Amino acid sequence: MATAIERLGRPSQREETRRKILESAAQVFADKGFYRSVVDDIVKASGTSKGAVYFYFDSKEQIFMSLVEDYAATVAQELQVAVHRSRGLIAEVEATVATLIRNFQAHRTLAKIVLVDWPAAGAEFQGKRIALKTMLVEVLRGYLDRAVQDGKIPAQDTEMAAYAWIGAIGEIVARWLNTGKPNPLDEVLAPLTRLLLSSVGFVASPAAAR
Amino acid sequence: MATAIERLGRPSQREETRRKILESAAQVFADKGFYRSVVDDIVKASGTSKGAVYFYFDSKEQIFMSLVEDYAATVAQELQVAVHRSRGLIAEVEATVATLIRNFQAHRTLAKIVLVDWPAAGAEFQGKRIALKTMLVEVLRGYLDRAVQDGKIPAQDTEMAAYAWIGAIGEIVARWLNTGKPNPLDEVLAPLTRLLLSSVGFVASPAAAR
DNA sequence: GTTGGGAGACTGACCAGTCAGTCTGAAGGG
DNA sequence: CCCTTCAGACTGACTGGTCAGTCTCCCAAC
Repeated sequence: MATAIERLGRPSQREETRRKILESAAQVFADKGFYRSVVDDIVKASGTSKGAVYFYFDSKEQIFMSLVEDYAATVAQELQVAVHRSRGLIAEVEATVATLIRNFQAHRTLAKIVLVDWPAAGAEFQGKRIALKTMLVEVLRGYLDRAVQDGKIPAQDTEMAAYAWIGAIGEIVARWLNTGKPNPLDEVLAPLTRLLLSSVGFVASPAAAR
Repeated sequence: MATAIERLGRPSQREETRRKILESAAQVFADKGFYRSVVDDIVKASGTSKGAVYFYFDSKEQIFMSLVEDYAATVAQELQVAVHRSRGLIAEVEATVATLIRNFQAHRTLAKIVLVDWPAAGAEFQGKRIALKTMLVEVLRGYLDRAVQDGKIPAQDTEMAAYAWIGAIGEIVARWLNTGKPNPLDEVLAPLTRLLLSSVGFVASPAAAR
């Protein structure tokens, strides 16, 4: 019985070290960017060793990709849930913006890595990032195309609008990363959602407001 | 006479080499990003030598900053001209967006460097970039504040709107950098301007349309 | 001769990754 | 129970390739 529990303890020790390395790497990468970060910084921050780092990860690149891929998967999943729970353009857009903003707010280091460092990393890093953005464009575009069909907004280049929306959200988060304002970040939810909806010609009617 | 011409040739020879280095550096940095670019790549691309590069520039950082600062100064100047020539929210926003979009279109490598690589470069590179963005925020915000006062758009957080606009423009350009679409980039001028104006609640009246 | 522009070999700090060795816990045998 | 063996988690000194910057030399013009 006690022996069985101790056996279970061993894998979690392993997971603990790996987790420590990843968390430390997130801090180091967010602080210095990928290329200016050295593995020895991660070693120091994690309180482990060079060998331990390379026991769990094949390379510095793999550490980085583990971080961003995990985060991208989390965001994608939460977005999926948000989409399923929302009906109508307002609710859908609110849910999407809220998911993104709250995620960034909760993970400041990852927000920095994903928004600033990831795009500037080499071409071999870009596949997953482009996939995440493409997924987001498709989600937003889906909302907009349906709203056009329902006559809720005028016909337009919904793809361009989706990209513009993503850019707007990203820049608001980048401002927060640089200045700490607004505090908390999710104060921008209502005005930003309003601005995005307005940008595509959506007019909130009195009936819709209720 | 011939000797005098040759004398004049010497300074331009010097400018020619420096120009070649800068142009080559722009290509290399845009292709690989700052940190993955090596000075020897710039040497090869410019057809000069290591010695020549360090004759004109103190460091790799200085090459980079020369590029981005020159570009920022150009953009700032063109924006100033555009501002002076425009009256009224529509014209002002059109002029600003057109200046930015056309500048990026004309300098694809610099667009990549400025939008993607510069933000991810180290903290010591960020002063001028933040200044350029701040200047742009002030310009846009100025338009919006005036439009609020004139009752043309509803009262709102004009600073947030300005950042959202900058993000939207940036993402549209980033899409173009990644996909080549739209071709040419300035096809987005009219729809993007419309989207931005709409986002702040500006409704083009029939009288304003004339 | 002097000066300026430039070439390219060289230097030494840096750093991703390697690997011989250590430590710890578990299992098995006496 | 104690001892031995083994596997796996981990350590940290080391390696060698990289690369920003330096330095010496060359050449041409005056």
